[in-house]
Order: sequence, then C-alpha cells, then structure tokens
Amino acid sequence: MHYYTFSILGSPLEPLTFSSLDPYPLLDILLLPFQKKEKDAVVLEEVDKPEFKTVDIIEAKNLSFSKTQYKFAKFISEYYFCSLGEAFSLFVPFDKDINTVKIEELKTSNIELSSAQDKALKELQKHKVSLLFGDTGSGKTEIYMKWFEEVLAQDKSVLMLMPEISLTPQMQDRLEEHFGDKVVMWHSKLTKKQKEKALKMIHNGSARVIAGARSSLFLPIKDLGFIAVDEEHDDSYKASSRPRYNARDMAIYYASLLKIPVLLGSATPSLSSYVKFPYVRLKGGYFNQNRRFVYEPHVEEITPIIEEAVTKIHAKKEQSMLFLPTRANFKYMICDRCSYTYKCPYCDVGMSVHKFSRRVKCHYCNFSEPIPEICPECKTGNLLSSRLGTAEAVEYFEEKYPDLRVGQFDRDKITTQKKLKALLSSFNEGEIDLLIGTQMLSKGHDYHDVTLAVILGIDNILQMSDYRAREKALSLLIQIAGRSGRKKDAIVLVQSFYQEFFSPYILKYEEFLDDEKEFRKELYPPYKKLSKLSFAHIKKDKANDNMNEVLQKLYYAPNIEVVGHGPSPIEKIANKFRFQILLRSDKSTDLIKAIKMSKNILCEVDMDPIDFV
DNA sequence: AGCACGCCGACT
DNA sequence: GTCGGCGTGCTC
Repeated sequence: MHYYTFSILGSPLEPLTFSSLDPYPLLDILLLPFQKKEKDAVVLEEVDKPEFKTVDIIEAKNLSFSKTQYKFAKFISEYYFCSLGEAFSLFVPFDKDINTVKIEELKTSNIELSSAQDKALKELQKHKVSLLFGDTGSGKTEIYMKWFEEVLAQDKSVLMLMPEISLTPQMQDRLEEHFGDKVVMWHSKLTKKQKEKALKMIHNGSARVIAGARSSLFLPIKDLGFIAVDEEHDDSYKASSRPRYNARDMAIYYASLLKIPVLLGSATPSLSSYVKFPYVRLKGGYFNQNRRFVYEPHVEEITPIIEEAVTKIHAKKEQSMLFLPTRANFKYMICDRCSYTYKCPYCDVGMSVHKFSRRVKCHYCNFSEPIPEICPECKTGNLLSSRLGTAEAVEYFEEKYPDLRVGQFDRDKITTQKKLKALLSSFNEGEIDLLIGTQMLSKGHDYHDVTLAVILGIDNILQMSDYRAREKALSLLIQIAGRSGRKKDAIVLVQSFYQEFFSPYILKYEEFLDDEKEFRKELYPPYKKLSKLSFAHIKKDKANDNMNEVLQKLYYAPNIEVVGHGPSPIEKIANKFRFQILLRSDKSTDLIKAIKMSKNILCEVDMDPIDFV
C-alpha cells in the first residue's frame, strides 16, 4: 500500500493523506472520495502509513501538473494567502494522453517594422522584463507580433495576456491574420465546446499563439517562450475573488520561473511598471495629430456646449463618442425635502435608477424593487434622480434628436460577445452616429472615424479617495481621447473642474508619472507594499471584534505599519458589515510574515489591493 | 469551503 | 413534543 498527501482541488484545506494500492507519480491528478463526493486531487508526496485510518483513492485521471505549475501554485498560495488546493484549481493540468502533433513551418514574415519599431524591439529584447510605453497607434501590436514570430521560429509558443479579451475581437482578427490557425483565444466567457476545442489545440501543440484574459496564465502550454502583457495598466488584471492575484505580476513571476522574457505594453503604463522596469518610449502614431482639447468646468450633465458639438459633428456626417463612468439612468435618488439618499436595504449603497425596467437596482447585491414614489424617510418629499448614467444620456439624445442614431455601450447592453461584435461593426459601418458608454469604450477597440469624444464625470474618478485616483483619471482620459481622431482632426470635450491638472499632462504622460513619483514616495506603491485585511459578518460587533483581535496581534509584528483600521468605506454589502485594516511595509515578506502570525479564520487578505471599498 | 452536529426558539 | 435557525468544529 502507498500513502500520499493530496491537495484537494478547490478546497481551502491543507493536504490530506489517502492510500492507494498502485504507486503514482507526484503531481498526478487522481479522483478520490472526500465528504461523500468524488473530488480531483493532486499527489504531493509519498508518506509513511499514518496513525489514522485512510481511505483509498478511486482512480487515476492521466492528468498532471508540471513542476513549474507546482512552484507557481505554491507561490500563489503563499503570497495571496490561499490553500495549495485553491491555487491549483486555477490551473488546467497537462493531459498525458494527448501527443504533440507536428505543425507545418511558418510562412516567411510579412510584418514590416518601421526603423523606430525595430530599434524599440531590439532594445526591449535586451531585458528579461521590459516595458513598451507606446502611444495609441504607435504600433505596439506589430512589435509584439514580430517578437512572437521570432519565438515561434525557435519552436516555442507565446502567450499574450490582455484585459477582458471577450471585449477585443479586433485583436483576434489581427493575430489570425498573421498566425492563422496557430492562434487560440482563451477567456472565461468561452462555451464548453469552445473551451474543449481550444484546450485540445493547446494540448496537442497546434496552438502556438495563445491570447487570453488573466486565466490563460494557467494553461498547460508546452515550451512557452515569451509572454506579452498588453494594456498592462489595466485594473482587470487583478482578480476580484480569492485568490486575488494580479495576472500582470504573476506573468512576471511565471516568466522568471521559466527563464523567459516578458514584455509589458501600454500607452499609459502604471507608475509601478514605469518605475520598476526598463522602458522604451514610442511616440507618435495618430495621437499627436490635431486633437483639440476643450474643457468645460461643469458637473456631469449634457450641456448646450455638448449638444451643439454633437449635432455639428452629426451634420458633417461624422461620428461622436460620449463617455460616462456611470451606468443605468441615474446612480442616486435623493429626497428633495429631507435630502435622504434612497438606499439598498442590504447594502450601504444608493439604489440606481433603471427606467427601462422601471425599477431601482443595487449594483452591489443586485436587489431590485419598483421605483419608489415618495421618500420612505420623511414620507412627504419627492425623490429626485442624480448622477447621470449612460442609459439616461442615450434616452436624452434619442428623444431630443430623433434622426441621431445612438448606441449604448455598457455592461447592461453588451451582455454577449455577439452583441459586442454587432455593435462595434455597426458603429464602424457608420450606422451609429453617437456611441455612449462606460469604461468599456476605452478598452482597445479601433473606432475608425470618431471626430468628437465627449468625456463626462471624469472628476468623480479624480476625486476618489484612492492613492491611484490621479493615475486612473488621467490614463482613462488619455485612453478615451485616443479612440478619436484616427483619420481626421478631432475634438475632445472634457467636462471637468480640473483643467489645470489634466491639461499639462494629457500629451505628456511620462511627465505625469515623474511628478507622481514624488507623491507616492515614502507612502504608496511601488515604493511601499500594501495589504488589506477585511472582516465581514452579519453581526456588526462580530466583524468589529474580529478586526480588533487581528489588530492586537499585528501590534507585535516587526517592520510593518497599520495605515488605518475601522469600518470599510461601504460599511455594509449584501447584509454583511465590513471592517478593514490597511497595512504598509517596505517589503512584502514582512507583510506576509505579519499576516501569517496575526490572521484569523474570518480575515480575508488582499495583497497589493487596488480597491479600498 | 462544505457539511454534520448540537443547542435554543417557534409552532403543527 | 418536532422543525429549523445558525454557531462550532472537522474533514484523510
């Protein structure tokens, strides 16, 4: 009889011991009985017969994790505070039954780089981690693809990470144009069939260019030779559920294990990457064409200036885009007599107004109810809507300008990849005159012919109490502006009271980054490491007590600082009261040691947090 | 994380 | 007397 410790996939438990008649190689995946169910588990190590009675495994699966995947999973479990089984469950194992197929030779290159691009590529290739800081339209993608070609020529594969890949069908087109059927796309919205097909190609080695969202980091890619992280500044690289890993950071770690290079790319790189890695600046493209910035100091509202601009552009048969950081019709309902904000009964959040369904909805717990008539607090006042959202802006333009064709581009309207493709193509075919949307608008789509970009509500982002508020607001503004004026001159109309902040930096993002360094030094990443501990419980006292218990223990931990503690900015979500502790240190190792010592069962750890809600 | 066990309040 | 709320503790 053999005895092995197993990590049960998805389980938060430490490894458990099971028995088996047959021997199995380490890191193989087996099926075993656990809590009256059959669970997949990984063989970790062979051990002596334990004191307690063991249970036999059920069967082998002919799947296994690689040694590198093991090291990677171990790192994730230690750095992000989850069990090995939870870390392993991120990964797709290698399939021992599938043999590699021989693939035919690559055609000769048809990627022509400009001399600036060529110079940039050569410089970037000198480093194991490097940053391509290239303006929109400066040709970052060609550089990635040229590098891909070189790696493919050495019989290796490449991985390209992008944020929310389901939103970027255009990148797929460009990759397939060059690499044909060697391209495979991977993201969580693929159907079961599509996933099977993609995995088969990855397993048998016929997929050589794997492009995907953050989860593609965990695919069983043989002979991976290079990783590119596109739009590296994007917040969607950070996972929002446990383990809360950052795929950009993990790409760098994984590449170091594999001893392969990583290239980060962005028009508006994160300050962290800008500070940490050697970079090449690629200017130009269409960004520095005639793009005129006009500022209107105003709170988010459709003003006569905006209407005039939109109708003028429409009269010229050109297209406009309008950005708003808020979906639905309105974000809040406020009483005109007692100024009470109509709140979700389960969360400390205002209810958003959705006129189409005639309901108010909570954007945190999804609770909804009919739009209330009068204020529930004073029972006399009327509830007035405030904070303009995309749906309202769409309605406004549609009603007032019946021949203006308006499109809505947000999470409420774009629910499938099909709808996304349909909307993008009808916009690019000129069947939509004005496209109104949220952050989705800024994410890497090519709009051919936009000559007016209107940006509302950017001040809401700038004023958030977040150490990255300035970086977020400015990069968003630049990214949205970058979607306009690709062929012709364009106007960018920014509704903001902070022209003196935005204006000097808008064409000089590196100047912003250099100034921002001063603000971050001694306080924030990348100079300091942060970690957020959160405590949630139905009973407020319990959550608070739990926080205090951890706080007490943290008092004795060396080389860390408690930046703050107390109720979270949103005190209650989904009927749970929330408390948090923010920690700071020079080194992540000191943070990890302190948290290991102090954390209790109800404490959730978020390393390198990017949201402080 | 799930699931069982067990201890107290509501109720056919 | 039982049903079921959820607090506690265990899982090879």
